Amino acid sequence: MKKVFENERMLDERESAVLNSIVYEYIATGKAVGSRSFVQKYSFSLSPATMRNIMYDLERMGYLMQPHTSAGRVPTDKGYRYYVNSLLDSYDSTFQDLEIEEKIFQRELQLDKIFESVTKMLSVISNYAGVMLSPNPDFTILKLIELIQLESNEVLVIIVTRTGMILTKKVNISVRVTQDELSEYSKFLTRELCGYSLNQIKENIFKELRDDRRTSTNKELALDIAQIALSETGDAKINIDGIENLLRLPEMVEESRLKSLLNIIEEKNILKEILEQYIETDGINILIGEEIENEKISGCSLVASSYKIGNKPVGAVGVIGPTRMDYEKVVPLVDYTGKAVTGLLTKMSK
Amino acid sequence: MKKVFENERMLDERESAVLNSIVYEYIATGKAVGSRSFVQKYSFSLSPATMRNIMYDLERMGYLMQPHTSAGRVPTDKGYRYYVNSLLDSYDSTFQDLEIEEKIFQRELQLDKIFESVTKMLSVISNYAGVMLSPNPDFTILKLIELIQLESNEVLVIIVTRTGMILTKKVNISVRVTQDELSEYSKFLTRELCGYSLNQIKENIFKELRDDRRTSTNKELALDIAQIALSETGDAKINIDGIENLLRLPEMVEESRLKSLLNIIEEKNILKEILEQYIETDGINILIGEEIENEKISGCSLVASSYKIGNKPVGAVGVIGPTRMDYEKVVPLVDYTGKAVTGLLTKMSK
DNA sequence: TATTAGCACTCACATAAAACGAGTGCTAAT
DNA sequence: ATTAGCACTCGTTTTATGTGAGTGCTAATA
Repeated sequence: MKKVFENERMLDERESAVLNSIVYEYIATGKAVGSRSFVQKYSFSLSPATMRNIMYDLERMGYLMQPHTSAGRVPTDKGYRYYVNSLLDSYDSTFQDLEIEEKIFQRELQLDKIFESVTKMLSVISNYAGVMLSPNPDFTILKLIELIQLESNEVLVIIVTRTGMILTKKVNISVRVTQDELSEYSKFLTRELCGYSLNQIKENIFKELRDDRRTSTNKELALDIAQIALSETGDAKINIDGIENLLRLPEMVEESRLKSLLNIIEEKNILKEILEQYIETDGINILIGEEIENEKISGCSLVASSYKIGNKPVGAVGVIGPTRMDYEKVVPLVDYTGKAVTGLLTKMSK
Repeated sequence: MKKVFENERMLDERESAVLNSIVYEYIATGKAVGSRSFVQKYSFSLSPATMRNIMYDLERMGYLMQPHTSAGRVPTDKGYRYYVNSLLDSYDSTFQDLEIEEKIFQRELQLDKIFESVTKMLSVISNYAGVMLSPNPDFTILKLIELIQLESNEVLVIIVTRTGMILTKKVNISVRVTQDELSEYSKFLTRELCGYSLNQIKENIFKELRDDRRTSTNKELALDIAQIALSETGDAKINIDGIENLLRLPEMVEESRLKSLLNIIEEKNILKEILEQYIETDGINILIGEEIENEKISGCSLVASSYKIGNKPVGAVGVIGPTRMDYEKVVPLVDYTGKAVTGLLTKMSK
């Protein structure tokens, strides 16, 4: 069925221009693009007939499709992909005047507040849904650990990271300890663990400390408590805002698309896993339609960017919208937001 | 226009039975109830014509309405209200075998996890949307307060309440203090403030302590820090789960209804305010359609119940659904959940 | 050889007319 | 007070019909 040789041909300049314009037009109007009106609107000095020939070629190569015979053309995922690639090629990531800086930088010191306001901002500006994957606590650096006695056999462990994350965890112990002892432990633990990422601590530092001759036996309990507290440091969290925007879109009213949305709301984990894959990838990542390899989500695109603390990528921000998304507007937004968050978090963890 | 005298008449037994059955039928089918098929289905020994007369009366009294001339009847808010009242009259709140106890009581010790699992449970079981209003921290009782030095001029204040809530707050101070001093302060504050609700502390205890001659001046700083930390203890939080369920409902696909939903997602505060009104009211509260006095929400009903810690009502749980909700199923669910949460929280704050 | 005019054909969509059917209100008989 | 009977209403479904923006193909043109 598929004509592979046609599939793989390079587009000549005219075809490329036509394809990009068609995608652009379709994104703008949402209506299948027909030859006559299109030629006119975009002032191609071509007849509709020639345009039809070009369209026909583009269709055979898999960039366009017809919703039904004798309708105009609509981009396929491959078509969008071509358009987006062209866009990214010519994309200049020096920012002019997006003027969202102050919004983000309103000195939100509470980390979870930052997540909320960033996702909100992404959704409001893009008019689609904003998402943000919080840093996995495991990759943040411990600043301070403190043990507080709640009951004679229950200890509250408080872990503060350089980023300003505050993790709390109740730990049950079998022996009795006094608050004074716990304070000692706190100092000991903070001294030894400070400066390492939670991950490093779990992987290496605990062992090293236990092996170390200098560690007195009664510090073993301190290590036990810390180890338990760190054992299940919560996962990265995902935040979504603005699904309302997606519900408002005409193309989403359709049955199957609506289901995609429900799935996104319902199982945030799906999205989380997808985003997690792109933490390590630098720059802008775009997934179009079926490129999101999850049967439950269709007809959607994701524009995402990772953000870092210092040089270490730790999380991601993004926008979810219909495949027919205004990439031209969303790409710089996500790119900028990623960098802004990087800056903010890096500053915070100094 | 309105015939007040008719409006206020009591329903006789037959009318009452008919009305309740019509509402029941409409809840079950979602289709306007017509005389002929209705008489047949519910084996009234009456002719359709008589039924029409009864319906006509019920309509004039405001319990029913016709979507259009020559369609069957549909309950008005007043009709639902009558039905729900009948239901509540005969409602026996001793629980048989709802078998959700173990789900709730899986010894979730983290309070926020409890909120999530309770709302999830409400939505899954009811097939509508579950909501839960967390206790306002102000009404929970302080168990312990601890100050930890983050920077030379930054203190992390940790407040643990009897319910197991853990509040953290960073406070900037102008003078330098050592961790040892802070530990002293922590003991002092815990000793003095423990056992009072955050509200009481803010309203009275601070003043009393400051007035108290025995309070040495260097404890003033401790009080200052605590006061700042307590000044903006976060509000009660609201949790919603299962809006997907509402989107699935056929009647919600309609334009205006969809907007209501968007409003609920978008502005959780609206819902929060509504729920807050019902914290103090004991037992089951039901708001039907326009009884939810907010222009932005229409076509929805809310079934809510407060929950307590000990004897003090502190929060609320509930279910949001269409006015055409299966009240018969939802009322016991919400009632039970409220009581279960009460039990759980009361136990936890021992 | 690439482009274009011309033309028959397709098909979603809009509009109108007709048939359907579940429902009503009213009146007169039981 | 109840009911049978009947004309009438009106949303829904079905069928028919026209419209228009679009197509593919062919043959003429530059």
